[in-house]
Amino acid sequence: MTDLAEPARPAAPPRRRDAGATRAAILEAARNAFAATGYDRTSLRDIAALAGSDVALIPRYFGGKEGLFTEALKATIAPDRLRDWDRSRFSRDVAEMMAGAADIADPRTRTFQFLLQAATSPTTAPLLGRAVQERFLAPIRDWLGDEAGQERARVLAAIYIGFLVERLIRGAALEGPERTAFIERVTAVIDGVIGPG
Amino acid sequence: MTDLAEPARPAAPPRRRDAGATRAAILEAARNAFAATGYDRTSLRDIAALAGSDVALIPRYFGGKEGLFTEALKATIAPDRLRDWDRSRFSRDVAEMMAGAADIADPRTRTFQFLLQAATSPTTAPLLGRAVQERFLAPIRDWLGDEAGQERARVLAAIYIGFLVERLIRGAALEGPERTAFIERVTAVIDGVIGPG
DNA sequence: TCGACAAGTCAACGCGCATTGACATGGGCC
DNA sequence: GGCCCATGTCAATGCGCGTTGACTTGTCGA
Repeated sequence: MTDLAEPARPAAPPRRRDAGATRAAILEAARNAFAATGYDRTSLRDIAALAGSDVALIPRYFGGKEGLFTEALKATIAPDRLRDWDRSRFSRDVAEMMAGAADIADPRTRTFQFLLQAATSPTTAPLLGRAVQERFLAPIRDWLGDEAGQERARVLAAIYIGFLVERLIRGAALEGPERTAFIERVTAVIDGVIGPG
Repeated sequence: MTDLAEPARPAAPPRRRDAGATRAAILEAARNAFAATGYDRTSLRDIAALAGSDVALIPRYFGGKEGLFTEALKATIAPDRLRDWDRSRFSRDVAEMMAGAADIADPRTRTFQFLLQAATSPTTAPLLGRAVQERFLAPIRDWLGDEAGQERARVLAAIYIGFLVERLIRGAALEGPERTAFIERVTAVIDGVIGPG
């Protein structure tokens, strides 16, 4: 992980003593680091270096590595902006995003990687499941309208996740006719779920 | 991981000296252990205990932990049995499987967890991507018939993966009307992709 | 101005890990 | 039967980790 740990940018003015700001910086660094390399491969020393802070503060402020991870997870699955999405363009926007390459710099990519990391660990998976139910499925269900209940939200979320994984594995962006056909089909699939059916 | 490491069943006859068999035992143990607890939480000591072997043999035979993981990954992404699937029942079979709970004892679940672990690591993701292309997308494409080319296989694979992840996170099986509606919708979604369209 | 307490620093500890090299031993070949 | 190399065993080493406790320093109120 040394590639991520930039050594406390020298030009930056030394932060005034502020426990709240330090806590926030550590939390932000933790979200990025956990998303990039997962729970086990991320050391507290990495996070502290990324936050320009000291290792010893993390057990003090968050009660340990697990506590930090839990808080980072809560902060990542924040109340979302589903209500802002334009329903008429939603499926095509998603399809075009999925046809591209996974952009590491995109915070949404980081968020997703973080969640996927959490999903693959048997210890964190149940916690993630509960968080997804509360902060992801429920909002989507409300956004769709509750005629068909929770089940459409579940299917939509699953499809969405699947395309994200596929994009992650694929690496490169799609090109030419395959890209066009892919976008058309993904749009149709999503419309089939969020549509009146 | 101590829960997995059964201490070299005492009744078993001591294996005759056979490098090939030992290697195979270690590889099999590694596949199970990596799938269950992931790369970082699995120690070579765990694997050796599971295989009834000695830790020191692993660096010798596989060049180290990473080499073992790579070989285990190769062995896991084996030629599949897509050709056996009955196309007329495929979508409903998949849908009903997805409505259930993820069974940890099922080797397919372990395999999938293993692959998902690999997807989140920047080093193993490209390897996984190539393997999926060769051993998953290509067979699906052939199975579907090649009129629509690679793109339908891609979409189908993504949807399939998505539902697997959703099942993994969900934990419990679906019940009652939500289960029925879920199965109906998943069947429809899959049919929409593998159908003539 | 100065004291007190919060905030930050630093060194050290114990632990588990992968890896190494020296050593023991079984079994096939002459 | 006896050598000898492949095979397996064992102890030791070095490293990175999370965590702890003692220490220093900044900042704010009196």
